Amino acid sequence: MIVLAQTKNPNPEDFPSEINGLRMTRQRREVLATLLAERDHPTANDVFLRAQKRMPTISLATVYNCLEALVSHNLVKQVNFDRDSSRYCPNLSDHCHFQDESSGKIHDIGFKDGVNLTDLLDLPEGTQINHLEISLKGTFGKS
Amino acid sequence: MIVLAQTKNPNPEDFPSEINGLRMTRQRREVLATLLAERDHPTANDVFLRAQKRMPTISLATVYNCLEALVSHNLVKQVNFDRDSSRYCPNLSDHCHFQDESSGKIHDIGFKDGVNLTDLLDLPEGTQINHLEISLKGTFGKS
DNA sequence: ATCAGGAATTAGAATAATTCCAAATTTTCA
DNA sequence: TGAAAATTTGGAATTATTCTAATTCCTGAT
Ligand SMILES: [Mn+2]
Ligand SMILES: [Mn+2]
Ligand SMILES: [Zn+2]
Ligand SMILES: [Zn+2]
Repeated sequence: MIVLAQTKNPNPEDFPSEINGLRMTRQRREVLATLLAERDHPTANDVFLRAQKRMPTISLATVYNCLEALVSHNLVKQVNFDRDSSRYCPNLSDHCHFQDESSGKIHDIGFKDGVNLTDLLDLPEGTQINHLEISLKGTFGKS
Repeated sequence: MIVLAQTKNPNPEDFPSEINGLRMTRQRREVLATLLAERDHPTANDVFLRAQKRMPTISLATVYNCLEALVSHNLVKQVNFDRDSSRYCPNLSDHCHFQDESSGKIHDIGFKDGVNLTDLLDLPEGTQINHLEISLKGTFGKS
């Protein structure tokens, strides 16, 4: 998990054989490497097309299987905007997503430090948050 | 818009003939009244089944059309949790959604006063937010 | 009231992302 | 080395939503 986010274009073969309790098969490595290589929040089909270049025999069903395995073992985040196809993000730091409506591009947005969301929400005592997703759309500033 | 959120079970016929620039047809009134009557964030199909009781000829396509019209004229909010079917919410105040994983119920969550989300996010200068959705899942506290 | 044009509704077909299935392949490890 | 388990695969199935084209309804002149 640490080793992964480190380098920009990691070689799939360099991944350990198990991460977060998930056996890293050849296909799972390839899918993960694809996500780490270009962090533009691709859809499952985008991942399939990219992974196919290095592994021509991989199937779309397998890409879906791998993504689901990676997400459920917290190696990748699933990103949703309304009812569009899910997108996938290997950035494991706490962040949310902003889609620029003119370019369509999705940006990772971090939180200003010192604040945590639950301070803002009017949640009853004893509420436990297991999952949280914040999606924004609009016009992205410079940078 | 003001008149709507007021009463709990408004009579569809009492809605003005146009709200927020949207002509209120018989079906649109019925769909809106259905949402106002039971604020449990029903799916389009739920709305269809409920509306059918008072208007047996309404079609599912029309329910989808009406919901889309109401949402785009800001009379109703569309609520998404991951890839589940969209749900619909007539609460126009600023809030987000929490799904209790044991009951499946969705709760409206307001913000503590004095805070606005954009203070927390690391957004570049000049960013304009047009749409924002916050969805949480977990175990809801008492009440 | 009548009529024409536009808007909305409707039933059913089409779409498309995702999931399911059952067979083939690969991996594990006793 | 040889099951048994896990994974991959291609194709079929699912299903929420959108599309289409025909019908019905409204509206606002005349
Ligand atoms: Mn939304
Ligand atoms: Mn999510
Ligand atoms: Zn991200
Ligand atoms: Zn709500």
